[in-house]
Amino acid sequence: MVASLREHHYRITPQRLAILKILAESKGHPNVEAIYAQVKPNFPTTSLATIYKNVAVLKQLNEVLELGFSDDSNRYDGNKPYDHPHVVCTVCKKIIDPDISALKDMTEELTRETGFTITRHRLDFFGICPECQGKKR
Amino acid sequence: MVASLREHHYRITPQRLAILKILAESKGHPNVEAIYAQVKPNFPTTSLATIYKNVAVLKQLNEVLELGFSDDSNRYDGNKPYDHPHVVCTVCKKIIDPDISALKDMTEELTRETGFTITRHRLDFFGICPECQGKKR
DNA sequence: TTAATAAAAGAAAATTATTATCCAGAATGC
DNA sequence: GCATTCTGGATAATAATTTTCTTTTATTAA
Repeated sequence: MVASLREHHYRITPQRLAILKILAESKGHPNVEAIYAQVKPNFPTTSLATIYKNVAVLKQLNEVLELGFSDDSNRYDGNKPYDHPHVVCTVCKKIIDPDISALKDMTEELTRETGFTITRHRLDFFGICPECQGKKR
Repeated sequence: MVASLREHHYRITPQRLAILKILAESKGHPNVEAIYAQVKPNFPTTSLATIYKNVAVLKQLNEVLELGFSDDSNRYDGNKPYDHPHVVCTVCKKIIDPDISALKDMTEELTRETGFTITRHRLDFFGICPECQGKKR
């Protein structure tokens, strides 16, 4: 990520480094608030706008994947910054990355059928994770 | 839709009927603004809030499918009010319904692998439709 | 090492889709 | 037809995100 930033003449600021590190290391698909909460202890003057702006930069460089949800805040993935399926727990909001193939085949089939030039996709499954199933009953 | 409304003791008002009709007949996945624009000529005093409230009712009764986009307004489908894939043109915002199977298999596989109880899914492909490809070049 | 400059941080205001509030008017059941 | 309760309509509120503007700071060249 640092290399990509340098290459595109973005400055390496301490705040930027901190945000980048959180995104690169976290497995939990954090949202902006969660990143903010982790940056705050080390950089108390940081504002939410800074997080938003930096996440936007990384997204534009294809270093993070943005998962937008219309009824909730966006989540970010710095580990696999490319389109891939997700499984979302509607109770605890946990998001995991399942293994699924067969997606490439679908895209090719679609191109043939619809004439669209397909550039991206989004596949989310929603349900209740094992932990939350246990709590309820 | 009318039957479902009656059954759940919702009143059949003229505005509700108009909204319902637009949703049932349209193939274009309209958003609230588009529905509003179509209702307005017949009911000039209608407010956007009315559209929102009625669409929410129909959604809750599973009579329309809501397609939320984090960077745009929600779109609604009254023809196939159940989860199914979509292909979205990122230029003209057109949305079409492609034929895809293999989704059921995926869900079953996921349940086995992750322990999640999968209740819903969302599969969107993004790209450029044939018409918009033509215009650009 | 320092000076110049261009970008980033930070604070606050703005934006936008959607939801909530509140009251007047209308649909339904008796 | 009448009372009750729901709905429509106008407006205010909400919340995530973006924008604006000023100050601070990272970078580059001398």
